[in-house]
Amino acid sequence: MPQTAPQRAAELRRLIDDANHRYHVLDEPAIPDAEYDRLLRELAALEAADPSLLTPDSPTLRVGDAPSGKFAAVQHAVPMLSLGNAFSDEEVAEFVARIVRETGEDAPVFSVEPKFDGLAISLRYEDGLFVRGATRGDGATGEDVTANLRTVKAIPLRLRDPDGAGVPAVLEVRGEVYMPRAGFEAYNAWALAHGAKPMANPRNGAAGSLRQLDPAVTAKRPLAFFAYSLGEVVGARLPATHSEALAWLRSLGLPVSPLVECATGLDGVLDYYRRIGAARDALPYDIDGVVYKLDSHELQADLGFVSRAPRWAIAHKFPAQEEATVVESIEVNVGRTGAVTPWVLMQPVHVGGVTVTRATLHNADQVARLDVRVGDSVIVRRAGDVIPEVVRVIPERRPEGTTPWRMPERCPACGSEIVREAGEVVARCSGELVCPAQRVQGLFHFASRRAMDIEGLGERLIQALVDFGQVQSIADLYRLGVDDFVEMKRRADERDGTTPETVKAGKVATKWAENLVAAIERSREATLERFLFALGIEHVGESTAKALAAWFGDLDRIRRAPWPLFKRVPDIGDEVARALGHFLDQPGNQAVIDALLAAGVRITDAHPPSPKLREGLTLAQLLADLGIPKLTPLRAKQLADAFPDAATLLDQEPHNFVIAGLPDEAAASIAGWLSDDANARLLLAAATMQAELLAALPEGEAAAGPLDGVTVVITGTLESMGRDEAKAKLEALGAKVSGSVSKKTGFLVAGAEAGSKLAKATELGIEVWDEARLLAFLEAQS
DNA sequence: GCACCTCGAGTTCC
DNA sequence: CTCGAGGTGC
Repeated sequence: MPQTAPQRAAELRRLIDDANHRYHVLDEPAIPDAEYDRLLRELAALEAADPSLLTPDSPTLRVGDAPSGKFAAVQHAVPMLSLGNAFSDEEVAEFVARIVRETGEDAPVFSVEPKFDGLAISLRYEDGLFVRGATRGDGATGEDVTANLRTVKAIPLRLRDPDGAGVPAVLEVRGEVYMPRAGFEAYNAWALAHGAKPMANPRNGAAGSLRQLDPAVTAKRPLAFFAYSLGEVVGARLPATHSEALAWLRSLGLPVSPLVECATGLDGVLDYYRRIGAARDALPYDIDGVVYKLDSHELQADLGFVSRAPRWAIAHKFPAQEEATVVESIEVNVGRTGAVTPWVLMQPVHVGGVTVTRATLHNADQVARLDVRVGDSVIVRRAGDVIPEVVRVIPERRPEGTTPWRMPERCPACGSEIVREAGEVVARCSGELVCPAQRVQGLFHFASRRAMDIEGLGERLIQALVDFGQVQSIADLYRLGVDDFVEMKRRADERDGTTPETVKAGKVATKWAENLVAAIERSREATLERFLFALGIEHVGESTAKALAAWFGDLDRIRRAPWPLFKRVPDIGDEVARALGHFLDQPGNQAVIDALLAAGVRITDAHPPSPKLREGLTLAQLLADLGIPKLTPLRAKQLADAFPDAATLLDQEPHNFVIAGLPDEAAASIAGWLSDDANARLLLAAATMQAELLAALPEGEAAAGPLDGVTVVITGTLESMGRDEAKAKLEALGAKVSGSVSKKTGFLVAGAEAGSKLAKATELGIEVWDEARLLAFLEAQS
């Protein structure tokens, strides 16, 4: 009896679905690809002829819906977790020991699985039907990529019900979408042949494919999926263990990695780590480690969470991938401070997912330690999985006739002598003001986001401005107009032989230059700390600039302050104070500041000096800060008690210092020091400035902030605000926000994807706040 | 004088 | 992220 169209459509769906399941879940393909395609086309034809036959779980939908425009936000019913990381056996041992300690289980059982290098997603099934899929996002909110996920054949559009017991009313499945290596390579071969952009690595390929606005594009990408955990479940009894949950998922038709096992205790998980590590290269997909999850759900619940990471699971990462390549040349860069940094140019090599061609060698000592020479084969890895680094050379592959590398004697940019101070590690170009490389870097720093934040003023344009003599100092930037920038870019393009598209089309684009001029205009309004940081004074980074601004409050006072006064600011000592003084002593630098002010740069947040300065504004403190030999703080105090002010002190005969209680040699030392005119002037100038600061101090005490004296560290990604914003808010309450966790850290604010800092805080027993706690705290303070 | 924190500076790739 | 070195407390 011939089938009706609805019957045939149902049968086709079953056949196609079955083929998918066998291929992706059971890993035993049953029908040839051509046969599969034929079934799919037949079903599509039936559905086209009679749209009522089209069901929401039809495999024909996998070809992709119409482009959606953008992705909607999806709240995860149960947050998607991140995992703590372990990079060594010792860290794993600590993890296991903690679990043994806290659960009382001598030999805890773990469910162990590879850590797939793809994109974490969540799939939602309602009454067995795939209704929504979302990216992980920040863990709480992801992006709706349902249409794209529908095209992934490994993802069932309808759950199976193997024993007829029914499927859960709601099932959220978490897992990883990844791109198999074979598919990745095939795609790149195709891309190369068709002029499309090849993918950097399978992981980026998977991520990029899922973020396609047009699902039809995603449908053509070779994506696959493994499920590894549960989210929200309604209408089913949860298995007691994670391994049983995975078996259940597999029975519902979801692909679960065949490499999942159970392992007992530390020995068990480490054995698994080594076996998977050995098999890693032979796997058809990339993995970057293995994951250990305490198997018992009951024990998991006992252990709970730290921030967003469960305390019952950990990712044991493989060591950073290392690769060999050949050194083509060793070059040097000249930085803003004149520091000459050697780096290697290498033949391109794939390491940890990206192509690497250069790596820094830091300094001459490092080059000597490694003994890197041009022509050497070297091992490269990505430190912390990001920054390329030369690990060592392969001595047996060294060609004949190489010689050790030597620091050039002259600066490649200006020809000045390169000098290395005794005891210093860095070599510096002595060209200072004449060196174009230092000038370019100084300008680049001035314009950088954390300084004056001039968007669009990139290194290449700055290089052209300097090379063609348009800009000598940072103040010159404020004289340039749209035409100047357009002309500079034209000449730079001409010189470098790069012709932009717009010129080929016969037009000259000026919009970017207008934006740039507007950005420069905006930068005329600056806070004192940004301005000080932007000047690029040696040893004055963001943090020091902020402290200086907070304590002195006013640019004019800082410009005129003799250097010993800078030591009143916490964390500024002799070296930094003298560097500041040296900078301000240069007439050229003062002229640049004058020129900036004349160009309309305005400090928007001038304020009186900090009341916290008050107790330091004494003659005793000043004498102690001057660095007079043999004058200890105690002796400085004796002098200050004996003489009312600096002028009186200068009038004294040496024996009066002895009368004041100083030992002979200290008295002689200070008398000798004061007899130098320059020293006497410094003392008087500093005393005068102290008086000026005292007079400018506001009445009363500094307002006490709730976080005064508390050091806070922020890590991970916050969803409600940027890190900078959180930092500013905490600082407004008196906290000191620092970058590294130590014993002194008051508490750590941990956002999503917190890494080593969270681990360190846990190790040190430092209080950890999640974002909700931070928000609640900020709310309570406002 | 030493140990321990921090900060500054330079850096890679997409 | 890493290294070097400045600042500070013991």
